[in-house]
Amino acid sequence: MTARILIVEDELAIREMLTFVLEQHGYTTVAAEDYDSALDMLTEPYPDLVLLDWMFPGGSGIQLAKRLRQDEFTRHIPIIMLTARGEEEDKVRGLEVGADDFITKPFSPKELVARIKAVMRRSAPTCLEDPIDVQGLQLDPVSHRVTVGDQVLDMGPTEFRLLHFFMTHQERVYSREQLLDNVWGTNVYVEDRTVDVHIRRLRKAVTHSGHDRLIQTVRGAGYRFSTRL
Amino acid sequence: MTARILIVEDELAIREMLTFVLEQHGYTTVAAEDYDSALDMLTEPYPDLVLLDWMFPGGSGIQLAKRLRQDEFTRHIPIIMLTARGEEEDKVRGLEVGADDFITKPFSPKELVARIKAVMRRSAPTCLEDPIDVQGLQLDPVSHRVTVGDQVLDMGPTEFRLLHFFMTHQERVYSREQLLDNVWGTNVYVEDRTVDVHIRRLRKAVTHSGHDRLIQTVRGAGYRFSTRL
DNA sequence: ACTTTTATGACATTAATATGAAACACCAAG
DNA sequence: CTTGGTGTTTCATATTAATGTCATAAAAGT
Repeated sequence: MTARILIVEDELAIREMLTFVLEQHGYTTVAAEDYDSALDMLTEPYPDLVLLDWMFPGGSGIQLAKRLRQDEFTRHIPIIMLTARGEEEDKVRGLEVGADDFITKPFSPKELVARIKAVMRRSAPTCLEDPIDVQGLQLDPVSHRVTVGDQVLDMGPTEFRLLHFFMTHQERVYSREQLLDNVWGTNVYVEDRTVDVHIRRLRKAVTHSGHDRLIQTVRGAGYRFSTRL
Repeated sequence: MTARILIVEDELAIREMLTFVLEQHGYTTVAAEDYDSALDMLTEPYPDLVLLDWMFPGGSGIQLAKRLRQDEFTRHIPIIMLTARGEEEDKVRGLEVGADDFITKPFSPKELVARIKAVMRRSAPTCLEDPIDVQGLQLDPVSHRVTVGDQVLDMGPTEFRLLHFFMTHQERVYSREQLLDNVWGTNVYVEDRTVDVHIRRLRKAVTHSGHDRLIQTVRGAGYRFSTRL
């Protein structure tokens, strides 16, 4: 089980060093030297981890990190940021964006490998990316699609995440706040009532096949995804 | 359920503003302007959350945060740090000490309240309750449902709470007033007789399966939930 | 039979949710 | 830098459900 690591780093010397060290330790690597080529490499097969230089041509590391976190595909890929000494304030922003760890240059190969192992261990229970089927309503996290039979249902990213959460947490009431925490993520300041709107849009998207009955309102408590009733 | 919030802030203007905003939103507040008086206020009743200015006379915020984390009684109290813009590197240290969140001045009341809510929600213990079964009548607090076999019983929120209370307090008579206190909550101004109506509605909801016999009238005293008689 | 207490249906009031549309934020293309 | 499109959040309003109270019926106790 060789893990794939994407290296995003503009300086050739460091890039080669990283590649060498990592392959020496049995990892498979791909390298990009700028924002665009990094994006090109963020397709299948997806890397298991991204080593991201803070500053590089064609965009900052934070931009790429953001992008990774926005896409359902890449949301769970752990990110390790490479920062120069003294860029402490960047760490904060990095944390906010969702970086999993930081390595301050210069660093030793030993440290590098240790951190990579640690991060991958931490995110080990990487969500099972198996398709879910509930009464003909199928959600495939990998292809990022919701289908009923051969009909593809159209919905926004938030509705997709909401449905995904519901399908993996059935038969349980969630308050609007809990849904915000679980689907939107913590550190997000959104009105409770916004959930209603997304529930409505999700219902709309699955109404045609009659699956809207799975999304149930529990008055005074929140919402529930259930096959009963 | 008014949460107590301890405000530690040396500037009078900000302290008053915080107090005003928070009380406006239904929180109870206590305020301290320095390290020592903050410590004085960290006794029973303990605050549910501490809003902590980074820099204030008689000690730094980090010192107080550390102290809070050391004491068994205050260890779990969430802390939100107030930092001035540009003190980014402090955030890193703050995180290490165990602050739960940061708010950068200046901030809007909305953001303040949103963050407080988020932090308290996060630190709230998710007391998951087990389903209760009494003679085939099943109440599941998690899915917020009452079922008999595969039949789902429909009832309003108040009837649900009432049944939940009864099922967890069997074989004992409760007066209407006691029921109001326990199910409606204290300091609620409602007629005694209203209980009758909800008892009626609850009975109606569980009559089909014959479980209405569990809800017994005790003339002159109140009601009782019992499997006997 | 009379008094007290509870049961029940109806209804006005209040609260919660659903919904459409506007405002807003973001990103990518021009 | 502007523009257009996409997706998100908020707001205003409609709709629906729940609640508390009352009047009256029924039942229990004396």
